[in-house]
Amino acid sequence: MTIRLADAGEQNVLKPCIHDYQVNCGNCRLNSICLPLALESDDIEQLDEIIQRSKPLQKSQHLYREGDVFKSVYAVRSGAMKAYKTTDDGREQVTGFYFPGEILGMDGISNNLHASSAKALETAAVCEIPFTSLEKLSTLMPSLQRHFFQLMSREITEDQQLITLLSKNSADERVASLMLSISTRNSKRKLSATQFRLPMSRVDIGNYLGLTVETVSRVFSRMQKLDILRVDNKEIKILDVSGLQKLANVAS
Amino acid sequence: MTIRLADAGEQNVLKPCIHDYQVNCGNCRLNSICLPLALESDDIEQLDEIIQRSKPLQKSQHLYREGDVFKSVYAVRSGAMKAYKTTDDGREQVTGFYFPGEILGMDGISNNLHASSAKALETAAVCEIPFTSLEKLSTLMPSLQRHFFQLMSREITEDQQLITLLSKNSADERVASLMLSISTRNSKRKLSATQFRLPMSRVDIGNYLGLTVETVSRVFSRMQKLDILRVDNKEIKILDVSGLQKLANVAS
DNA sequence: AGCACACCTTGACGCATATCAAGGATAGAA
DNA sequence: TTCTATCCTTGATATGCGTCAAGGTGTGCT
Repeated sequence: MTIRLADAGEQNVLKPCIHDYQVNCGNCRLNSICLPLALESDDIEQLDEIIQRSKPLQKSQHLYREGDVFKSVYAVRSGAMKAYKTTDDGREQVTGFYFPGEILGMDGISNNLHASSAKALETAAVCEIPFTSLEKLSTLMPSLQRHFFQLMSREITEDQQLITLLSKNSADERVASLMLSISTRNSKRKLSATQFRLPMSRVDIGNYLGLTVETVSRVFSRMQKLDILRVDNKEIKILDVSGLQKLANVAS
Repeated sequence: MTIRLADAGEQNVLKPCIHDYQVNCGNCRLNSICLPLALESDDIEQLDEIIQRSKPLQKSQHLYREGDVFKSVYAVRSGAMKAYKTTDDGREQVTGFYFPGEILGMDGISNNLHASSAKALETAAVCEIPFTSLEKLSTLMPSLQRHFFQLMSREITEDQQLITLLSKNSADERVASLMLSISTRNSKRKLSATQFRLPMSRVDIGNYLGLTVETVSRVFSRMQKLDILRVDNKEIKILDVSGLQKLANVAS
C-alpha cells in the first residue's frame, strides 16, 4: 500500500526515503506555523531528530485517549483532528479542532495524563514530539523554550476566546465565529479563505459551540438565505466576509 | 501607614525587614501551592531573588490591563483577584478568579501583551515574577522549567473545564461547581471547605458563569431552600456537600 | 446619625434555543 | 447498482434563562 500525502509529494523528489510520508522540519511546508522560531538551521536539525513521524491515522482513529499516560505532544501534518473530553455523566465535550501546523496534547503536561482524547476527523498524519526530549532540548535552546511557553499561552488565550463566545454570544454569532476562525487558519496555510470543506460533522460543531445539531443546521440555513454563505453539505463558500464578521460581532 | 498582612506576621518576628509585607519563598506559607517544586533550598533562594514583592493593591485596583506590555506573571499572596477581557462590543467577560497561591498573567506570554485585565476583588498582595528572569532561570533549573510547563498546562485544563461547564450545564450546575471549586481551593490553603466569604459580587459570578445576576441570585435562593447552602450575602456555608456535588453533576 | 449608591432579591413575562418528531440526502458496503 | 446507516434538515412545541421592573439590604461618606 502506498501512502501519499498532499504535502509530501515535492519533498520526495529531492529526498526519497523508505516511507514517503517522511518529511523533515527544515523543509516542511508548515514550519512557519508550527515553529515560527528564530531557530538556526542546526537548531532545527536537532529538533528534527527528536520528532517521530508515524503512519497516518484513519478517520475516527484515536491519537490518544483521556487518561492515557502523557508522553508526547503532536503536530498535525495533514488532515484534521478533534480533541474532546467525556463529562462525568458520559456526554462528550469537543474542546478543539486542530488543522495542519497546529499542536495538540499540551493539556497532558500538568498531570502526566492526557486530559482529553484526540481523534482523527479524516485521514491525518501527525508528528510526535516526545515531551522529555523537548524539555531537555528546551533547556539548551532558550528560543525553543520560549516558543513552547508561547504555544501554551496561545492555547490559553484561545480557550478564553471560546469561553467568552460560549458565555456571551448567540447561536448565530458562535457559528459565524467558527467559520471565520477556520477561514483565517486556512489562509495561514495558503489555502482559500473563502472556500473550504468542513472536516467535522454538524454534531461536532454543535458540541464544540454548546449548541444542538438542529440549531447549527438552522443557523447555516439562515446564513444561506441571507447570502452570507453557500452551504452544500460540508462544502462552505463564504460569499460575504464582512457580513459574516458583522454576524460574528467582531471588529474586522 | 503600616501595612499588615495576615500571613506576614509570624515571619516578621524571625526576620524583620524594612517593609513588613516582605516574605521570602522559603518560608512562605503558600509555597506548597505556588511552587510544589522538588526544588533544592538554594534553588528556592535563586528563585526568591528574582521575585519582587510590592505594596498591596486596594480593592478594584488593577494589577495590569488588557493590552499592557507583558513583563511578569504574578502569584497572589493574600486577598483575591479577578481576570477579565473586554469583548469587541464593550462587555466584560470574567475569565478567572485567583486566590492565594495561584498564578495569573500567563496569557500574556504568547504576544508579549496581556490578553486580559486583572483587578483586585479586595485588598490583595501579589508577588511579581519577571518573565525574562524566569525564562533564564528555567534553562538552568529543569525542575523549574517543568513546573512552569505544568502550571500553564493546568490553566489550559481548567479553562477546558469551564468550557464544558458553559457548554453543557444548567445554571444550578454552574453555580454548584463554582462553590465546590472555591471550597476545594480553600481546603488546599488549610481554610474551611464548608464556610467562606465570597470575595466577588453576584455580577462577577454571573459574568464568569455566563449567567445574569438575577439567575445567580435565584439559584442561591433555591439552594438555600433545599438546605444545601446557607447564604448570608457573601457569607456561604455549605450544609450538604454531597447534595451540592449531586447538583453540580460531578462524580465525588 | 443620616444619606446615597451599589448590590442583592423576587416576580412577571418573553424569547432563543432545546427537545421531539419525521423525512430527506449522502456515503460506504455488498 | 441497491441497501443501509449515518448525517443533515425542517417543523412543532416546550422550557430555562434573560429581560424588565420594583423594592429591599447593606455599606461607605459626610
